[in-house]
Amino acid sequence: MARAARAAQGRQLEHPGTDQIRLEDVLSALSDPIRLRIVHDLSQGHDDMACIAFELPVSKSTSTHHFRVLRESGVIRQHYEGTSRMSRLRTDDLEERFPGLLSAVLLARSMDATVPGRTV
Amino acid sequence: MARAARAAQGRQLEHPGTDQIRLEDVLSALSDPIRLRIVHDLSQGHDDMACIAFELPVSKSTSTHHFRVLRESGVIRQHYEGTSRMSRLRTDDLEERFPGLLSAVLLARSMDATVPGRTV
DNA sequence: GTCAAACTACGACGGTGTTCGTACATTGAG
DNA sequence: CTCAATGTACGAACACCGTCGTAGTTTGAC
Repeated sequence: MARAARAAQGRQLEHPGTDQIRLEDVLSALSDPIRLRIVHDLSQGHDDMACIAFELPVSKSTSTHHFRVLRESGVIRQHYEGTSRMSRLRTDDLEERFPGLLSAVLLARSMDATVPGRTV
Repeated sequence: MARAARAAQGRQLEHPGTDQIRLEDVLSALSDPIRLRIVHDLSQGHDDMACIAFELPVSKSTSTHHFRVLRESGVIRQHYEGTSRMSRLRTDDLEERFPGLLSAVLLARSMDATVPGRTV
């Protein structure tokens, strides 16, 4: 990309406002095992991790896809830091929008013995 | 069907045991607006309703499909009563398996103004 | 037995989701 | 500048999901 265009766009990322987060999008985002694992890892003190640090069992393209689904559904917030894209849970926003939902899902995942591949 | 076979099968319906309910199946089942509406209606004192009583904006075949997804994921329990198939929420089973999850989802739906078609 | 009501099974269709490889963009280090 | 690291965009392949119509099953009423 040309230098002017680079400076102009500044690598912005689209996020829904807290009010725009839709329940069905959140539930759909969380119904995938890989995305559920990402959310779990983020909740376990691994906030602000680069995508590559998750060591997911999928290709880089697929990883990008899952992070985008989580971001566009309002579950995570992402920002650039050098060549890396850092991710963190939108814990407070979700608590305001859908009280108790995220914690219930995370508790549920910890109780579900059928979910493999814990990283913590 | 022959009379003998009818008596033999007795119109059984498959349900997962409480221990077999999987989080991802539940979240996936609840991420559809029509199924979310069914669950909401069932939670609003409309327990033990026949499928047709929901007046869903889809065909009967599609309705059957959605009720089966809810049943096979462990969200509802169904039993025959005459020609009707009665449905009820597995509230206690879900609370035991994934504490707080169902109530959080129902609360979230009531807070989500983007969800149309409330029947109550 | 006959008939209507409630529901299912099946196949089909279009849309969407997940996955990947390849090519490209951006950044920071040397 | 060059290069490696990180990640994206794009298209393709494949499977799955939601929807429907049609035909059939089961039940209860007559």
